[in-house]
Amino acid sequence: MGKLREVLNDLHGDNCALPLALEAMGERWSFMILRAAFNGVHHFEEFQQELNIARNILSNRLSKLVDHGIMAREVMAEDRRKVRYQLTDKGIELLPAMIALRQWGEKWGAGVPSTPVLVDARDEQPIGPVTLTAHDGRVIGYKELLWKHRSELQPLGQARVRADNPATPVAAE
Amino acid sequence: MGKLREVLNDLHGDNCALPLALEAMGERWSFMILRAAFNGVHHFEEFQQELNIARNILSNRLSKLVDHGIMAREVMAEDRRKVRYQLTDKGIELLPAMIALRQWGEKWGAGVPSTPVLVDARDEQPIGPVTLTAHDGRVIGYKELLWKHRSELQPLGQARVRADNPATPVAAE
DNA sequence: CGTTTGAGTTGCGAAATGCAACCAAGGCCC
DNA sequence: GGGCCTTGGTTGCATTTCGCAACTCAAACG
Repeated sequence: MGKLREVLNDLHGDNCALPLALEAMGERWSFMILRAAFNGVHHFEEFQQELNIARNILSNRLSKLVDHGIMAREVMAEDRRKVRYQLTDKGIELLPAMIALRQWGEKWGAGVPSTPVLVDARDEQPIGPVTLTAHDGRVIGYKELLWKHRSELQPLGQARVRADNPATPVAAE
Repeated sequence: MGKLREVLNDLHGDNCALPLALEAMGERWSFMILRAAFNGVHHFEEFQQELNIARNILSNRLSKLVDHGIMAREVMAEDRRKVRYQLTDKGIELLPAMIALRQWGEKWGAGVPSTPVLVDARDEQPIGPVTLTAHDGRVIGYKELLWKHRSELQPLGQARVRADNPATPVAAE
């Protein structure tokens, strides 16, 4: 009983980075813009025509992405009308999240085959599914996972097996 | 909202399941509700109080999540006032996307240590970062990746065999 | 010069969101 | 069976965001 309460308190308190991520990427067109950026789109008019998004919304979204450090805005030297929007490292690191979403949509949507596809440059084979992994890289399924409060974490190397099964909300089924 | 769906069709001949995923999860509170659900929240009032979301919006979001097959709605037998919202398999498979987002927020946000943390049930060690992997499970960085159209994919001299984890359903990508 | 192009802004109606109050069926208690 | 609480909503209305079309404005082009 106390366990669930704790978790709920943590939920209410702001110790989750998810709202932070959603503040940057939770708006309607943010992920679509990001996807276009990953596909080599760099300019306002390109985004606009590719996504068919309202110009004022695009303007606003791009500004916010820049504000959040996800894209960099640079007025081009050789033609100062042009502005180049470029993914930053921070933006590039959203790729796993985006691909995870896309793969989920692909699996559960109406069999839409997404294009283009991300491939390993080495052998040009498509990448595998985005999964959760243990600290050693083993793929872990949902049923092998528990939610733990930070204070309950064990130092590495001490594999502790509990006899009592703590009421972890997520372990159900 | 039909707007994003339209984009599916006229994306310069490109298709992508991302809009499909965003149609289900792209709205304001969807990921927060999902997170609460993963943390053991099952009832309307629990969601409402923990997320501090307007009741009509919560009602609408839960309905949509149910419509999209992400959550199941069940009137409880022992107390028929109560309704239990439960993640479906489809909903559970959003976990990698959600964790990827959260880890990104954790890394790039103001050092927020998220709690609770997902741990491997075996050794109670926190899970690793969500990454992109080659078809054989090797972790791949962004610079080792290429975007390829489906038509350009190597017919594949060496047969691509998924000898790795059969526990995780293979999403085509 | 005038024209075109790139990257936006402005104005306005439509839709989504948030807030507070209200509602109604089911259970609880005597 | 009649009050009264609980649970899971709905309704009405104000505020915010979205989408569309038209407009601006500086920089290049010719």
